[in-house]
Amino acid sequence: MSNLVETAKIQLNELINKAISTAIKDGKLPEGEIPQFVIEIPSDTAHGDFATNIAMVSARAFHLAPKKIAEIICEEFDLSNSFFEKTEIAGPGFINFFLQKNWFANVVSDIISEGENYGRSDFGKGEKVMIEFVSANPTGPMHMGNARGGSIGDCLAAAMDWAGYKVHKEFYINDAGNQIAKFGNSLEARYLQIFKGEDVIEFPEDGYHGEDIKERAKGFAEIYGDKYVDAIAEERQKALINYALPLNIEKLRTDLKKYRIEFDEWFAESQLHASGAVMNVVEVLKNKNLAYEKDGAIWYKATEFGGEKDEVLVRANGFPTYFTADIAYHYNKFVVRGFDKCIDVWGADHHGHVARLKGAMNAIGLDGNKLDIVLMQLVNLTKDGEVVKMSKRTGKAITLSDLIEEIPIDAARFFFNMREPNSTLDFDLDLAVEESSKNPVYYVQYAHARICSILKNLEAEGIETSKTSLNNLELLTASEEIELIRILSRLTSEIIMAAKNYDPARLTHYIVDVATAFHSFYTTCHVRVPEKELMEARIELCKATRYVIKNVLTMIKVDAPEKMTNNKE
RNA sequence: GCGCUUGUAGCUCAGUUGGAUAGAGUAUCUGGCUACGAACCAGAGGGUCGGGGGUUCGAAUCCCUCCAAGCGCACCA
Repeated sequence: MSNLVETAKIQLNELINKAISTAIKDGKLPEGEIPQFVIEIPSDTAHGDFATNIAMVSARAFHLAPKKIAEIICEEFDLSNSFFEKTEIAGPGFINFFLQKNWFANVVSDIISEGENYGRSDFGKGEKVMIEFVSANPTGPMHMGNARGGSIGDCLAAAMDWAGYKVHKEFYINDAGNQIAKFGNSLEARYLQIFKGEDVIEFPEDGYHGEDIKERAKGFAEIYGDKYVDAIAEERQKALINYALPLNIEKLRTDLKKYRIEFDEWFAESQLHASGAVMNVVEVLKNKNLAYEKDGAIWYKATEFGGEKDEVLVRANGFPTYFTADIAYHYNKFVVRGFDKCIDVWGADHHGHVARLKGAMNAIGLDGNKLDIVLMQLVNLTKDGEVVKMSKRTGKAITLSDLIEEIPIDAARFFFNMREPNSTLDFDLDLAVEESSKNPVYYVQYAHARICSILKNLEAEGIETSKTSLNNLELLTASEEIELIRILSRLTSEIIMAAKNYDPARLTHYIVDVATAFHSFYTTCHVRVPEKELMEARIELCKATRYVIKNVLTMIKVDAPEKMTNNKE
């Protein structure tokens, strides 16, 4: 697993520290702690391949002007046997470092040798991480928030997997509590309406009004007929739920699978109630004197753990709240199943719940800091520049299945992962179906297809592109070649950043950058050139680029085609 | 009212966690296919980083304040 960017930074860190200690020993710098400094990649390559601010941040400690410190440090550098060929002092006191050609050659040969594993690292050190996402309400179809959450959660899971975490993807099935009762009431009303008429049986105002409920009631009636019409309400509802819920969950599963998401586990809330885990939370809090009774309900002293007000654990009717079940669920994640870290992907409308849940985890003796919540803002679908609220076909809110019927799955997965989770997303339906340069999905896929096409053409001429030599890579010196390699070198770091910051949208940004650099290289540098050595070097660069594109697209589960099907005339 | 989040080019968004002259795409305009895919490339214009203070060598980034938008503040989830 190679990460030459990181290796170069480590090398620089050593060089700098060594140079300073030598300077101190020689009396050129006064004794003192070496302050925290950063090594970064300048935005403008004219400022070198790497730069450090050491001279600026240490000005105070050394009582010297930054430029003077930079001069002293630079005099002490020993660049032999390093990746670097020169340094310079610039601006207010930056020290800029310039890489040797062989570093770039090494990047390409490393990518070729790691192939479809290039980008993987052991950054996460095998830490057990659970990512819980989508967790759509099983009482109905999935909406755009679920679609976004699906893409973000799935891509984050891939990034963390590649970054060396042991990732477990989970869907939490909310198959208990109030919304299931409401589901039962709604099904019951639709079922009775079939036999008694819609004017006789009133539909509950707060029920689920969707067509899907009617369909389930109809399906139930086809099997059981009027058998439950005169049954007692509780039994009728139970039978309806037992029929409809598994079907709904199965529908979630198949819809998500179409969307290329498969979970390691589907965890049912009901099992936490059945096992007594939920009520156990109440007991634990009572024993810690953190729960009390009032108005027939049991309350948790949330104010003692940063809450603004106390929270109900068990309602006066004896049913525990969602909150209590959620505490039990996270206890299960950390203690029963032993995850080191848990990440929940939630809609931003649940943000008020974050501090509450973390506080409650602390209250029962867990560490709320080990739970990270990724909040994502809502999605605006737009068409012709207007926000689309409803589906034209159904007249209801657009569901995930509506969406993936209308636009390619590649586009859906890509678009939903283009923005940092915590910013609202405008999803342009016109753009998603457009097969043109404006559509970033095609732009990236086109780069991949182009590479495949070049290599195929060379093969047709009898050039075995799988057997070309890696010995000529230092011939890659054109600015477009260097720029492309520089970007390719970043992959491992990009994945680590995506994993560390819970920001998988970095991957889509990155891969667009790669495609841009490749197209630019392609236009300027012809691969099929008379000089055999140069041609071989460029073939290797193409292959390396292809791996990078392929690997990222594989992570985000977007197809990397060998040719674009041309739907234009 | 209190809390969380957001505010960067006409539009959609980046900005390497405090660095050098704030960048892409799109839209507008101008160039480039008788050699590997023009679904591409190159160039131009376009900015009070919401406003105002502060912190320091240095701020889109950190602090305060104001403005605007979204979302929360249930014995719903």
